[in-house]
Amino acid sequence: MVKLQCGSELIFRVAIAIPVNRLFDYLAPEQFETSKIKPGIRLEVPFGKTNKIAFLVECVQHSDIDSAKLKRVERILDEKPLLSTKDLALLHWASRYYHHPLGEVFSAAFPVALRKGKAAVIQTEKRYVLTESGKAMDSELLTRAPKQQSVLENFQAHPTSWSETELSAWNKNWRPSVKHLLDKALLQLAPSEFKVQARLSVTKNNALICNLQQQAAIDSVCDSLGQFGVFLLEGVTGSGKTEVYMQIIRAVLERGQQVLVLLPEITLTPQLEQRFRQRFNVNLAISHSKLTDRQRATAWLGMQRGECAILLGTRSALFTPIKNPGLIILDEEHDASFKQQEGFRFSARDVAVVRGKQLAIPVLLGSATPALESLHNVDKKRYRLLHLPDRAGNAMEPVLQLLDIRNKKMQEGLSEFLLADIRRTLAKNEQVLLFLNRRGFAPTLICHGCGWVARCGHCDANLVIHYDEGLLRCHHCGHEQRLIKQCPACKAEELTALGLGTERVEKVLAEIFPEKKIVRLDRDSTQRKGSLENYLQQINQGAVDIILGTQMLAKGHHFPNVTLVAILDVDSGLFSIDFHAPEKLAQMIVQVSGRAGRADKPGRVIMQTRQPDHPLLTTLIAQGYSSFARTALAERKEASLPPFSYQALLRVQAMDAEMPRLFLEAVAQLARELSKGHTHILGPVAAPMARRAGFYRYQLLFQSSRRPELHALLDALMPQIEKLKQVKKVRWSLDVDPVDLY
DNA sequence: AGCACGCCGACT
DNA sequence: GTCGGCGTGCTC
Repeated sequence: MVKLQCGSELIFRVAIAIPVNRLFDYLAPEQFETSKIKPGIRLEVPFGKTNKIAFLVECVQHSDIDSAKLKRVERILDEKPLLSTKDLALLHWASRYYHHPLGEVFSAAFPVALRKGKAAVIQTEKRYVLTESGKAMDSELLTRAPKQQSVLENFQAHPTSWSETELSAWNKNWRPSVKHLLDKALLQLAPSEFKVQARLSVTKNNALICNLQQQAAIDSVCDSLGQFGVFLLEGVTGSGKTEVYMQIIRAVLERGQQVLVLLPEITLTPQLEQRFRQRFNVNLAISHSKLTDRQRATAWLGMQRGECAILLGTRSALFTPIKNPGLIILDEEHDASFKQQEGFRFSARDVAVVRGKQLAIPVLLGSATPALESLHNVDKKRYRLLHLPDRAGNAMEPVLQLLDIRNKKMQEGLSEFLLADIRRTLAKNEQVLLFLNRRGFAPTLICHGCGWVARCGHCDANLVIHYDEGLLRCHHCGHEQRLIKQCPACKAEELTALGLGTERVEKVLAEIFPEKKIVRLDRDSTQRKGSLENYLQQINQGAVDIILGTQMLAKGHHFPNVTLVAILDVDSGLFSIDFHAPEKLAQMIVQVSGRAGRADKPGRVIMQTRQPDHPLLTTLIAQGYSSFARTALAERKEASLPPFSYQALLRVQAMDAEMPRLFLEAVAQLARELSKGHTHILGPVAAPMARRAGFYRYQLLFQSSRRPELHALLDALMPQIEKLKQVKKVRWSLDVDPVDLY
């Protein structure tokens, strides 16, 4: 049925990915089939001087726009919407809740290729075929990948000699087709634990025997398949969370449903991918920022069409359409990287819960150190707690210990007691892990002669010394300059490096332990592609004695031969003005502790502190994370802070020093008029780093004890803000449920 | 976000 | 005298 234009024309109301909170009206295309015009289809429309991809929101009879100004839809890109009605509703909800333009929210839901207007077709790469003789056909694609080629050739020559080297393919960003081939080979030729018994079954029949708590957790979620429910799986490192995930996933797959698994970091996907491929005989989709646009679109469409059973992805995979959804898992749910920190500032954890409700499926949140918000939701009976108190096997919890370093002799941040402990550990041929959350050589360059300090010219921050590179670098805006020897103020050559970074600790360790192999893991040392994997492999092979690193050590990786963990400077986390800081510090300590030890070699964790009586530290050590969390929640309640109140933060920046404050004063004025008094309007105040990358920054905090009132105020306020005369002179963004107040 | 229009400094 | 800096304004 082809509809031709007649007297009063149908109007297509569309969302376009621009930072303007408005929809745009277009005349219907020249020709279209009425039955195919459904919300969510992609269109190509003329917009300004160029064409843009638009998402159809609704069709209406009349437009408020002068009909002479209306342009016509140029092209219809989709036969039918790629998103379900429920997913479209989710995007509308997210746009309203986060006060972010609908077009940008839509854009976030689609992979880049489809956002740009690519056809919703899976572009198949040439597949490798495993012949009867076990040889790979069609290897021409590998001419630009000699390493992958040689592994394949090695496999062809010795089909049964499967080794760690080949398995390491999973940990690298190899071509999916090669992984596919290796996977096939693994199934046919690998050691017996990988063997498939029934090819028609979704699993490869190598499930582990679970303990009672694991089984109880599995049963709880499985009993609730097919309906909404949120489960918080609280389990220490090594308690077997992944096994619980996998057995629940199996139950979902056997119902013929698909599973979405979200992880905080790309570095964690290869490990889980490998375990899933070994366990499940189904198509797996992977989605994270290191993949190509085509790969991500393929994963997205695979889920959308029901051709892939499991999607393993990071935050941005949350909105992937799922033909037959059965379960959402969000691992390491406390992790801050589930919160998008620019543009569309959504919390993947919170939206996942809303999505689960919309789809009527269970949502499983897992963590050794649950977010206080999640524990509060357990208290409120919104989430169900599933607790795994024991480490699987006989592994023991690491012992946490405070080391009072007040008045103690120190060598570049290492106390003598700690050094002796390191020495003893190394003598037993066990590994040591040192944690310092500050990269570079030293955070401050100061003149001993006149007190001059190297400051960043664009930020309210000191330049960090990067000694090896001979640079001074700002960690906030990326500005860098040559490391100088002479003070620019007094010309004396007495510049001193003040404070500690990983680079400096590495150097002092190399002097103290010249015969030991030391590996430093931070953003600087692992910049080269694959170098992190390389180091991790060396560590696990026992070729490394001392591991030193930052934040990135706290995530996911396990070092079974490490028996001593030291947190060199725990105090720096104790005095932040952000109320989230104690929670983040406690999570960090527990997560770092979890990296160490195994059944026969329990780990010890030493924290160097000048605050040995600090209640955060003593509670955490004596009573564990759960008790700490109880205490912290009580304090939040006392202070009416989230999760006992609801916040939104309006951040503003401008090149002009005065504009951000003037703008926010006008906003605060408006807000006071609109507020019925339930919402506190705190500020405007200068941001904790008042100048960054040349911008002056201010912020205004809204806080209410009732979420609906906060959102009612924001609903009324946002359109008004856009009309303020100062709005053109600043860059502003609203952060609903902010997780850091910077 | 793009993209154009528009008004002030270093170049053929 | 022009090229181009990015401030400002608009996109159905």
